[in-house]
Amino acid sequence: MLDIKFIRQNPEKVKEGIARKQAKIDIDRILELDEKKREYLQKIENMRSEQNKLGKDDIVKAKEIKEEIKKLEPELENTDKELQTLLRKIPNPPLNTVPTGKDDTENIVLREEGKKPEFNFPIKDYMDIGEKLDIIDTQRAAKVSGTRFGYIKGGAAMLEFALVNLAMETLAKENFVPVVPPIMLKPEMMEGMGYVERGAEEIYYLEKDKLYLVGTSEQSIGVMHSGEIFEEKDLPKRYAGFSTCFRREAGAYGKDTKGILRVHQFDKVEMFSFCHPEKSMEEHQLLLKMEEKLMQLLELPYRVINICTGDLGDPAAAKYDIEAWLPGQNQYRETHSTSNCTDYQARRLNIKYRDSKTKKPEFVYTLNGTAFAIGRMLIAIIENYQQKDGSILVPKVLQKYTGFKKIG
RNA sequence: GGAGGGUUGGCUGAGCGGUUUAAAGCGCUGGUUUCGAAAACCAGUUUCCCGGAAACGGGAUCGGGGGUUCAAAUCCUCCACCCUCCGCCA
Repeated sequence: MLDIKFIRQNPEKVKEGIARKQAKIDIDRILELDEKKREYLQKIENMRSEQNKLGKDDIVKAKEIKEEIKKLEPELENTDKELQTLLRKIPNPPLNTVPTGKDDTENIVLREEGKKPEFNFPIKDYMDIGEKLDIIDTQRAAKVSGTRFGYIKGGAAMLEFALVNLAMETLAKENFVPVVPPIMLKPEMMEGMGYVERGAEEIYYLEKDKLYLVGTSEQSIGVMHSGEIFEEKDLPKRYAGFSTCFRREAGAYGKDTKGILRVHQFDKVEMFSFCHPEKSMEEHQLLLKMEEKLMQLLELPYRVINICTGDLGDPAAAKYDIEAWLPGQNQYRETHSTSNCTDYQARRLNIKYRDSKTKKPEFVYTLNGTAFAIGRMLIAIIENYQQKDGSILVPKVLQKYTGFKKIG
């Protein structure tokens, strides 16, 4: 959500921002509603003031005022309701650093890092290797749960735990607090994160219990401090969340149907930061740096993408993706993503900090980034570390966690 | 799943229809005092919205929504959460 005062004072800027994001919201209508709302509010408050002053001295007059207020209140309510609905639909305008573009074809590759491995034998796809080693089983998963599920077994399961350990250990050095959050959220919390307005189709909802399943722990960590006020000295507040993530993949029929690249359920370690507004650019770079560091520790080749305006989600004002090189598919595929959501989520969730100078509560900025999306990391490791004999080497940095150096 | 009891400001805790201002204590901030500090004393201290350059003025806010009333923290109602006991359970 945007600040109505900001919209009032900078209508052209807002219009330009949401146009860059390919969104169509009637800002003039919002301004009109805002003015109407304040008019009603002023009237009602004046009347109420008068009523309060009367007290029990003139009960007849007080009763008259009460009736008048009762007539005006629905007008105010309806105006405000329409205003709030429209306000919540406005996406977060992009920062200046974000390239303008209509969709993902106009994202910018910032750089390529790491050395692509060379193979002196015919390379295989991760599913060929995984099935032969019996560490990924999507057939039986389909039998018991349907398409887009998988059993991660044996060496692959051990790799998962190793990756989680590596991520937690690395992030702890930068003061990320490890957290295992709830994976079911109340509707108002999910809405606060800004993913329901346009992404409801993507999210699982438990009708009977009125709970959403999280698509990422970003959602349950972001809402953790809702309604709270941080002390400025406690910022940035960083978390490293581990959770299972659930996605309906409703709009992805026929896309990546094979294997475990795009599944309904996977585990992920996610970074989340509540930070001071002036420090958000720095913080975003830190999250990106941590993502790159983790990829470098695993010695995996990757490239960094600056996501263009048309490909940003509603809450994000800037976003970088990391795509890992997958030799088995001869292409880069997304494994990480980090977003600066500025005060968009904080305003919806009412998360503030107390400014040390003014002593007034101000909204924090929220940022998130992937540490490891386990499934996709397994894919990247299997394909990059495959050997001629069909086995997989365990990346050096993970060996102390797995206790073995090779799968198969 | 069943039966009871709760939810008040940063914290403890009173108030259970009406002195427009939510008691008191603790904490916190500022001041007086002091060579400095502690103590003491004085003042301030929820959050949000509207108007205003500001000072300030107005409104809302006692878990949340709705209702009764001229007037609600207080009465009614629905919901959420917490606690205790019973049942089930990793």
